[in-house]
Amino acid sequence: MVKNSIEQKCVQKGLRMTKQRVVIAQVLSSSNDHPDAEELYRRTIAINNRISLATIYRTLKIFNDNGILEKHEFKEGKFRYEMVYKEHHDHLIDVETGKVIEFQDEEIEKLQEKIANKLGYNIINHRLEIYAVKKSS
Amino acid sequence: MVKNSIEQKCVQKGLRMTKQRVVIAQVLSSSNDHPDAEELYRRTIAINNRISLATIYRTLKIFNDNGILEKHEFKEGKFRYEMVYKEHHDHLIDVETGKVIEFQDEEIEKLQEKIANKLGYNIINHRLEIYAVKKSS
DNA sequence: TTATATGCAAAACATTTGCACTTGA
DNA sequence: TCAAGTGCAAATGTTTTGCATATAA
Repeated sequence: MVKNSIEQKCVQKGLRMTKQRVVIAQVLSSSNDHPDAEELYRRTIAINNRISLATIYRTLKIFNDNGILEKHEFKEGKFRYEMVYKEHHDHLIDVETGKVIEFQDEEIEKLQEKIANKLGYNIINHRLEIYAVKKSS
Repeated sequence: MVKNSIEQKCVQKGLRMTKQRVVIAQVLSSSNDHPDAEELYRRTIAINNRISLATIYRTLKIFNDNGILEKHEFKEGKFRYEMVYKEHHDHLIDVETGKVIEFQDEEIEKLQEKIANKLGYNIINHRLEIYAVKKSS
């Protein structure tokens, strides 16, 4: 049985691998989008219906605290989640469709370092979100 | 009686200037920080205690819809507000104290335009937040 | 065995809303 | 006058928590 990288990280961190966490890890691993807690709940109970929403929230918190996933808030009044297994990237949100596009830009990363530095700070993390509409062609 | 710029904007937009809105406008005008709804409520009732929290929320929504203020969410699970009377700027959040520092960087603005453009989008707005800790000197 | 994790239902928290009343223009 | 705004309290939507029970290591 091949463990996905979330399970590996949990073991590393000394977290107990319960049935529920295995399923939640599996769902997160196979999600390429940015689901919210409710959506993750739907996806997990489709695999194993003996998982509660409270466990989803508790697990997301633990995974977040352990650097296994990232918590986003795209101005919708709720949080959305994404695994931390990819390279760092930022988000462009299509305000018409809600679609989220990921992008990376080395130059922007460097500029931020420079700005924080000038202000006397060290960056912990950042978020850059561009809210935009598709160009009419 | 000199009207502050929020009142002027309300008149421009055809919004009714109620007693409550006058006070809320006054509070916003004299706030240089990024208060949340609860904090704005406290500040307004200190001036006039006949204002309800519901009115604060309704007024903030209207002011936001009319481009009078900006609504921020600094990963705290609630919104914070700021007047739109200054130049555009981004935020650096001191994760230890919650202090918010404003900054501007023309180069970053341009880079974002370039990125959105490359992805086939036109920017509506964006947010850039840097979460950081003060350098130990 | 036992510290940790879970399910359930209730609570918490920020925000919104229905409705009858009030008020600015 | 009367459309727009308000206060109040109840409702909403998301997330958290207390507690008794279950389980991974």
